[in-house]
Amino acid sequence: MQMTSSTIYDVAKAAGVATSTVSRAFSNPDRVGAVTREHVLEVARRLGYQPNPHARALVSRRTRTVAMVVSDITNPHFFELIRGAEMRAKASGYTLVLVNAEESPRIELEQVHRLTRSVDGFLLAASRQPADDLLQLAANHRVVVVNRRVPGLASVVLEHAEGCRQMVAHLASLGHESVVYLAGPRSSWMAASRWAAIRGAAAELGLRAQRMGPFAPTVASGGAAADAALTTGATAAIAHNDLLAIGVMRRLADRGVQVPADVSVVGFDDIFAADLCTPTLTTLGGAHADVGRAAVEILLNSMEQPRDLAPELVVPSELILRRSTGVPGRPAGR
Amino acid sequence: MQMTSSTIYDVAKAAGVATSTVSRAFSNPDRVGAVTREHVLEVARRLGYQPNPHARALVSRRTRTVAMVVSDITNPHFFELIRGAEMRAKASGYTLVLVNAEESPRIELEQVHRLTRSVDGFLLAASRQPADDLLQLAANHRVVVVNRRVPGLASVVLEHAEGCRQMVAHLASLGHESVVYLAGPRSSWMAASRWAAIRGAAAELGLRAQRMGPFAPTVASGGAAADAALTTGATAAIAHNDLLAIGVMRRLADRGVQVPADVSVVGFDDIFAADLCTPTLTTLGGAHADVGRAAVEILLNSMEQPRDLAPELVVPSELILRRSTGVPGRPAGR
DNA sequence: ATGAAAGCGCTAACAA
DNA sequence: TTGTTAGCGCTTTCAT
Repeated sequence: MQMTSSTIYDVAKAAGVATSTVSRAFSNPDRVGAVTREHVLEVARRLGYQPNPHARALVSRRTRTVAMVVSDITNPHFFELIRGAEMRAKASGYTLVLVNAEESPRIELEQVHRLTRSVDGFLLAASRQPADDLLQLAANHRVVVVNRRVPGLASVVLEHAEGCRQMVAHLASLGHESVVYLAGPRSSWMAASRWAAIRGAAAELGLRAQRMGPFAPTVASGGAAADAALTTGATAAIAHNDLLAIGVMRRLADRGVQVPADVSVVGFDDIFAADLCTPTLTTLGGAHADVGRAAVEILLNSMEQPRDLAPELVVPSELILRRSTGVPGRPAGR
Repeated sequence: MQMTSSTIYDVAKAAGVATSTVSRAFSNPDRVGAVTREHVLEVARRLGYQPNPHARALVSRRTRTVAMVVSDITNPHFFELIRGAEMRAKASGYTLVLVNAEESPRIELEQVHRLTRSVDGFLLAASRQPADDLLQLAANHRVVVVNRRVPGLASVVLEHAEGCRQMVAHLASLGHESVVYLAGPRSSWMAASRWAAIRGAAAELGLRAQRMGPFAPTVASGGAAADAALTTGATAAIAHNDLLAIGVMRRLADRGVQVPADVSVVGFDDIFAADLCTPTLTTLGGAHADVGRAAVEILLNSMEQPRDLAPELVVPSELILRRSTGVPGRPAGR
């Protein structure tokens, strides 16, 4: 193992070829005679040569790095997303840079600017940016938005319109007549989109639907959300995500309200904890890792491809029925 | 907003100065006259100039990027660690690259090699590498190991020896006379270290201690772990982490074994779910985010500093008593 | 198929 | 304080 790393020059000299040949052997193997190539690679191995990615990026303008910007790294839901993205990136020899936007559109923008020259593209997960800003951003950067749809931009979302419909239908079939949506952050596209779907489904099925909030998508804000929900008289609460739903259930328990006998509670994401809390949480889940994977894939493709197609991928979701939903007014079965 | 980004040359020309002056204005501001500096920066802003990090890294040999390699990104415990590290890095204008080693020492090593030239240093979290390999690695790379101690290497660990002692003492005070440690992966330093501490404390306090395993630190392997624990006749099981503990409790419930009346269960990490499962889990927690933060800080310091000090930081832990531990043979109180 | 040579955008001596 | 200039390690024409 060398102290100081060798360069293309060292390899070229040791192999008795030109530097360009060494370069080709690594980045354009079929432009080099088979024997020369093997020889060069062998020498390179012996010398412990590793291409310098910065030198490479400087001239080729490709960094083999992608950045994933998440709205809030604190939310366990992003875990799977990040995991899927990391694995897919690694599989193609790409590196994943992780950025936490801390729920701030400003930080989000700042970081994108900061990283512009260092990465080949961006995955913007649950971006809090206005659509126009995103479009402008995408004019200068390679971008895939995740869990958000912006016409004209490549995107991957976990299906949720149909999911919301099923959710409401599930509640309706249990006998609920009034539901309340405990909304997520004002700037969350998901929150708006879900509310539209819930309201639509409720109208169709003859339920009353109200919206309260916005609430931060955290356990802590579940207290306020629960109290708000109770004032509406609704027998079912659909929380913006599982964290909020768990917080709501906590507060309801504290206030002596039974779930699901008095109030049914539903969440989104199917985080790990959804299957552990008491009662276990009915929620809209799906393969979040696939979302991350697909997003990276689209980004990588967009770098090779003709360009300018903006695929909008929808990964299927599934409504997972657990113990937090039930017939209103009836104590939980068994 | 320019289509193509401007360089130091554009700025230099537009500002009527030499390129080196522009360079200094950005990377060494106090080596430039105040008025020139302001002028240059103003022009740069107008031109939308952004320093190219690769060009910069190529000559300066600093990338302002650090990599965090985690043994298994699937484990929610790493979440906090990653979060702390990301925030600390960002605060210093550094970028955090995330790498999942998938529990494989080989992948761990491969990735470190792959990233050598792209990052200024590595955070190796719960490394599965043998100590010798780590030392060798550290000879050629700037490394901080996290949640592992290797003499001679900078490290940050969440305190757990004293934590294990308190854990055993807690169990002893409840009347337990025999405990079993459900060990984590064979290559986990933590697993070895915890067993040593548990065994020591048990001996001191006159308890019988056994070890079973190794088990993968996942919910899924909790089944086998629970069955193994039952064969020992111990009244208390200390699982390698919360995931395993939760899996154990599930299996015990399935087998009709009461927790904590029949068997007490303890975990490590205090993941979010530990406070949600039934019964809630007694566990050794602590500020994992601080661990991540500190690790980055040590890494960054080691880049400026005289060098060759290898601080070993210990972040305090706390034993969090919940409902999964109790007096053996007695149904849970209230 | 291979080599020579010109940069990519920046920093860091060294001069002035 | 500022300018000149030689690279950093690599890719990529353009020749051969």
